[in-house]
Amino acid sequence: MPELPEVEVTRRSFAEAIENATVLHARLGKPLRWPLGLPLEELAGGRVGQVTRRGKYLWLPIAGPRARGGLLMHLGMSGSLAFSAHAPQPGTHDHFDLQTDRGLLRLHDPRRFGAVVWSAGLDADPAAKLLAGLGLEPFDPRFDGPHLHAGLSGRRVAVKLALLAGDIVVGAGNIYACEALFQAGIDPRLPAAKLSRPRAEKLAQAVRGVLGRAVDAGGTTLRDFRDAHGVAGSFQMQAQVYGREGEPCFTCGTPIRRIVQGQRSTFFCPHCQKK
DNA sequence: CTGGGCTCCTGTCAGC
DNA sequence: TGCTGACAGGAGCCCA
Repeated sequence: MPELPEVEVTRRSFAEAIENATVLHARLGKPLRWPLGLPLEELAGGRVGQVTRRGKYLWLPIAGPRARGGLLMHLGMSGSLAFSAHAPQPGTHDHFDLQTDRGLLRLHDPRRFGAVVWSAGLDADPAAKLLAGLGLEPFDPRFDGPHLHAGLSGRRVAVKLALLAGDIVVGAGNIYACEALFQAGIDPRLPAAKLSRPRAEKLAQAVRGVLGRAVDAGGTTLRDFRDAHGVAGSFQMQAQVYGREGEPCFTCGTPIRRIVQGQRSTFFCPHCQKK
């Protein structure tokens, strides 16, 4: 589910409310992608700091009497966070609770590809290891055409897969990679290294533009994405190609095509997007 | 080092 | 109605 916009929208929806809260207790459901890496009891009494985001990861600093560090959280494919004043009984797919004096932060994640991992700090393992190798943030001024062009150079993989890899620029998952390539008029199958400088400039702007508009739209809600207060996103209304196989391109009327790249669906307009 | 493919897990939907 | 297979918003890991 969640790509950068959904994670950022989620972050904004509860960061302020949870800041300075005191952890009362925590609860784990079924195993997530990795073990927490800390006895649950050690979270109690901790003070929550400012929630930040790096790529699709959220960082919740917690300074407590017993443990000092934070929780690195990832929503995986089907995760979402809810922050609410009272605590209903956990459902089958609620696999992590952080009960604070200001409310309950709960991770709902049916597929359990998500993760909540304790780390002594962003510069300390395991967080450092998980974040190592991430590309620039799309809204970082250093992320521009030349940076993208340099990152793509020497790569034989398709440009779409290079975007998804996240080591040049983070945040574009399957939906937004497809949408950015459409906006830039680039065929997703084009070998990364073959993208010209001007087109790399265009693509960098498209990545930034699409992700920015998606954040503004509250993310994309295909089926179940909600922010921490249960509000759905609306970017799906703006999608030009994602999920539109066989439907006419809004620009030229050509049927949108679906192909598979790296075991994942790619949607594109064979007329508007060129190699 | 790069690139390709598999894997984790559950739910939903199309087709028979 | 019930079963089966395809597919789903991610990304770490292993192997060639």
